[in-house]
Amino acid sequence: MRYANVIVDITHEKLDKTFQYIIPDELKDSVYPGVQAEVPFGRGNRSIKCYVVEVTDTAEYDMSKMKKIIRIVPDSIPIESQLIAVAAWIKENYGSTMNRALKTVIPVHRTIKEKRQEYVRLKASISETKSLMEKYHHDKRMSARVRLLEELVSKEEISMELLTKKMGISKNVIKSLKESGIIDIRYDTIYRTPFGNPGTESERNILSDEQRETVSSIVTEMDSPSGIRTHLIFGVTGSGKTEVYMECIEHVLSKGRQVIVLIPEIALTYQNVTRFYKRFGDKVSIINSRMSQGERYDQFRMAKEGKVQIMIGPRSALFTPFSDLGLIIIDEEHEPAYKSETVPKYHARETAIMRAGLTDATVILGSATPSTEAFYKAENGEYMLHRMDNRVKNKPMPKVNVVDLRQELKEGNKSIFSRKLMELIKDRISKSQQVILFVNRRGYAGFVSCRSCGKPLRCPHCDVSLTYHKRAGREIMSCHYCGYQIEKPKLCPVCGSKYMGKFGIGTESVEEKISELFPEAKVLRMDMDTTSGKDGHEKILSSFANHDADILVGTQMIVKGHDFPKVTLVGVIAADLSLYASDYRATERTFQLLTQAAGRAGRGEESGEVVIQTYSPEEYSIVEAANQDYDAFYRKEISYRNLMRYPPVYNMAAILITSDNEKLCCEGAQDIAQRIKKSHIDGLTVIGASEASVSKINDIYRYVIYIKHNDYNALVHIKNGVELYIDKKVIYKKRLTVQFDFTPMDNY
DNA sequence: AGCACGCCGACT
DNA sequence: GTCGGCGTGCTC
Repeated sequence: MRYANVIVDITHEKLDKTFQYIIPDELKDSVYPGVQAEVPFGRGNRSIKCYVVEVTDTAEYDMSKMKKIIRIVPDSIPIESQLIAVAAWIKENYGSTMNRALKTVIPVHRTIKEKRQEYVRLKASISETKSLMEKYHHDKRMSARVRLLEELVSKEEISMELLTKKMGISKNVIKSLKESGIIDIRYDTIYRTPFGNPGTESERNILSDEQRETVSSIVTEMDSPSGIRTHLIFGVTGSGKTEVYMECIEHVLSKGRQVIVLIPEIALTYQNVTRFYKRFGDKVSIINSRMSQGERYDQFRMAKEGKVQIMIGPRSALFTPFSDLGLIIIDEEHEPAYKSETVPKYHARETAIMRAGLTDATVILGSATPSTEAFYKAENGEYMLHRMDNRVKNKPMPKVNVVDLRQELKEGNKSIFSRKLMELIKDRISKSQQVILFVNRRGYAGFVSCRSCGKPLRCPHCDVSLTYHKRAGREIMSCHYCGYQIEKPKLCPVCGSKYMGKFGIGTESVEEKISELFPEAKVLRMDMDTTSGKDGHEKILSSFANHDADILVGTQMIVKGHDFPKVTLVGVIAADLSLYASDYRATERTFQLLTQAAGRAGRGEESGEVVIQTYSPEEYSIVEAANQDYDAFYRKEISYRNLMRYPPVYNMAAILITSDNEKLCCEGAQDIAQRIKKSHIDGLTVIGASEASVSKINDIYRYVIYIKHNDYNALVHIKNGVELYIDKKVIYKKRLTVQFDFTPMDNY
């Protein structure tokens, strides 16, 4: 017997899951993932449209209650089937349930069908209504009607939500009153254009030789039926990649096809997006993560209806339902934001290439510091590599100074700022130029520990130290993993000592110290704490761009593609902080951050200078970032990855096993690791199971197994085996959660 | 979303 | 006893 898992075409949270139906014999050849079908649904067995999502031999539901598919909706392979294929691929290659995969791929379809506000208003005249109310007044059965009508007499119009959720009036009441012609429902549909009205003229710059060459070789490949479909543009900051993108977009649009442009959320600023608006006018639409579900849906619908041809957005914009997608551009391809942090942990780069394959579309990756993955594939000829080495207006690269902080200390400088950096800041302020100070650290100031017993303050639910924040004058300790918060205790909870000390450098302490040292300078700080508001990002960036402040102190987020022409000095406070992260990507990330930070200096008329402060000036990521030499860095990094059997040379997946039961978690993880080892797959490395480096989050215990192989499909094969094994063992199925993370971005 | 079931007040 | 409004719960 064959069964079909379907998702019904009714928009309601409670129906946002798959239902299983029997495939009747006569339909067994025509039911497959992606087709639309009709099924009997609910008590009344009314006929409902649905999407077939999976076909399987296993009944996951009580057979006796299972119904049969009525029929296949004829000639219906709409755009969604492409996206279902993408979801199926994500499920297979990254580990997830089909349901979850589908939700990431077709999110809006499933949650809010349309941002359609409904309003209830009176249809009958006031006097009619009043007499009706009089009639119902003493009848307790009619209480709900009286309540509703009373409200309508005074209010004229009430939103549906208010009625059903707050006033306790059920849909039944509204329905029957509507049928008897007493009330009326008004719908309004709102399209939103988040950036207002775009300009319509197409602004065009004259391309440099290098840009023109890149465009023409990409276009040639596009037009050749057997051409290479994935391109990597390795272009230094300021080499004008965006112009190349726009030329390629133009070409694709002229063929009547559509384009998706992915930009990391953090770089999705007004400045970046306006360029596209100016060139392509109202063909462009934008998605950002701050939009509501409804707003996103509007954007997707406009794409589906062919009202826009270019969608710009973060990772999730990849799933824009264009029917004839011709090009996907991934800007800043190396950004970790392109990897999903939640299950399914898909990577936008690989998924884009997969989706592009469905419509024979082209993918263009662009970066000044390509990910080792992309560069490796480009070197192997899988992608076509395009180098753009020249800065457009022939601006010189900034001068980079590396300062050894150990030496500073030896010579008696205990401050967090080296003498070189101090001297240069002073100089820039006197010339009324701007300075960026970059604190290379995720999060904020460090942890707090007891000076007497040495114990740091820890989260009671997670295996991590709490981090220190200052909010509205209050000192708060919070956990980054579960959100646990307490006021900073006066006494050590372990030994009772009153000497609790703060450690580590954060944006806050840098801001404090710099204000002390340069009281005349205006300082702005940009980190998670100061950008929480709606346009927090944009506000701080534009205020700095207006020269409202002389010095900007911030984390990662300040180094992402924003032009500040007056910035002529970039200081990296402690370059090696990100090196201490224990994962294999730490070096790569450090190199990328430093290179990008350096790229912020001297974007205007004046040339720039960079100071990198570090405790390990001999580290190759720091040396090569200072030399601005990607190729040298790549060669060293790739030989390390090869030696350690890490991606991209080898493929790797993490299997994360979690449970609220510590013993079961440990034993289950060991058991699974044993099973994998016993499978005797040639060339497979299994590491663990061992306790995750963060061994507990929110009172859930965590174990991890790493598997490595040179063939990705071998890992997929193991994943499928493990899934099957878990599924069979009842106790595992009930008490363990197993997640897969292919090519993980960080350590577990 | 939309249907049916069961509860309960009002009317015959 | 029966009719009908109203809230609730479930849908493979």
